[in-house]
Amino acid sequence: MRVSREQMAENRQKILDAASRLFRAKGFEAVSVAEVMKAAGLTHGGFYGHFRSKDDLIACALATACEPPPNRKLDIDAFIKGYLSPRHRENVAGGCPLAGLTAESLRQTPEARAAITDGMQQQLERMTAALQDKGVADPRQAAIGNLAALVGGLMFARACDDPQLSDELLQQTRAWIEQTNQHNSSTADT
Amino acid sequence: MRVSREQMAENRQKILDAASRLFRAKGFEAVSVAEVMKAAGLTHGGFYGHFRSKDDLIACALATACEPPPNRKLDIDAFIKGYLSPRHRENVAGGCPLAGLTAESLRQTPEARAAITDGMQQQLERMTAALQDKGVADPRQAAIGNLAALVGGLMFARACDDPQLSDELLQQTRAWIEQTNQHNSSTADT
DNA sequence: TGTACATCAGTGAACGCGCGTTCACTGATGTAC
DNA sequence: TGTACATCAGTGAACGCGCGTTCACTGATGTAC
Repeated sequence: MRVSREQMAENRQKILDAASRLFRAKGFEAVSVAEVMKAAGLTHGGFYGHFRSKDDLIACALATACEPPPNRKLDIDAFIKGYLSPRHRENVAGGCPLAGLTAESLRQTPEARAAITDGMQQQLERMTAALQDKGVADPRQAAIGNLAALVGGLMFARACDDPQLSDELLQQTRAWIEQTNQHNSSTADT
Repeated sequence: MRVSREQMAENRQKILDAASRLFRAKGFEAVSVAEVMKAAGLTHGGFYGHFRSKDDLIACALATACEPPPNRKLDIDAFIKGYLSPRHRENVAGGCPLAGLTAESLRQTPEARAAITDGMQQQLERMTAALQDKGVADPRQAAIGNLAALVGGLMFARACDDPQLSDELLQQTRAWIEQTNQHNSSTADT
């Protein structure tokens, strides 16, 4: 049963959204094409009308997931606080794709690696601008350090099976990053 | 053909070592039991004489990989330098298991999560002691921050498909961590 | 605007394949005498 | 120490299953008149 052009475009987006969430929650390999299609409200046979292969879907879903939400300015302090929060730790499926999928992406197709690299670059640019506005010296270096620590800290807090240690990891990573940013800020040491 | 007890123990260790390397290189799901056994110089049928299941192997291999190499003191500066080096970036199979496997571990069995949590704790203790010796204030917090940034930075450098950006990520993450440790060190600001 | 037909998005059965796991068998090891 | 036999680590064929992918079919959509 053929559907309208708009409906087809909408279905494609549904597939991408479902894939993006499922991949973040379970990893690329643990999610089947049929599972994605079911989550999108379709049957598995229609998949190849939208994508060339599962690898193609992975690359497209990564690009979708890495799209910046709106284009408004980033508040770096609020971002850090939210990033290293229990809420973000619990919300794997809807959380930062860099935290959930970067490690797996390095074994994917060149297209997937290009998508994650692009997402990384965009995130770094946004953070660099935000840190520069805050008066942090060498904002590019600070953005790289901040992002590395954020992603590492969140990943550890998620993997950890001890809730107390997990909370400590979130809090201490956050405190350490914030303190470092203050040290490097021109208006802080007065 | 039965083998001696010592030979059997040796074979078990060979399986664990092969699994540890293959898992780090390709991830848990992309490695088959037969592949591990072949890498260990055995056939796949004998696997279940050593382990209850693939999940059991994953947990045991994680514990093996997380064992600290020797028990000598950690030189934090040399550790950071080596960790964020092109050599370590290239050596995924033989590199830090925390960097390669933490993200995937959160979807594994409770036993696997316990193993990675234990490896994390041990690494944090070693780094805390080393940072304390260096005179860093709040060494526990510094260890958590250092480890998060190290793992995040290495992961990004590995996933990145642009060699120039990858090098920058290694260098800037390293410079950022070292600078932070200096700021927090009692003997540095003179 | 209304009709007739070609197009094609989605359906669901079917495919080949590799996976984790099982099992009957083999033959060297370990033990009892 | 030497012999006879039970044990059991490792072998390789076989299993059931779920995966990615294909394909003949369906029926609503889009278009030509």
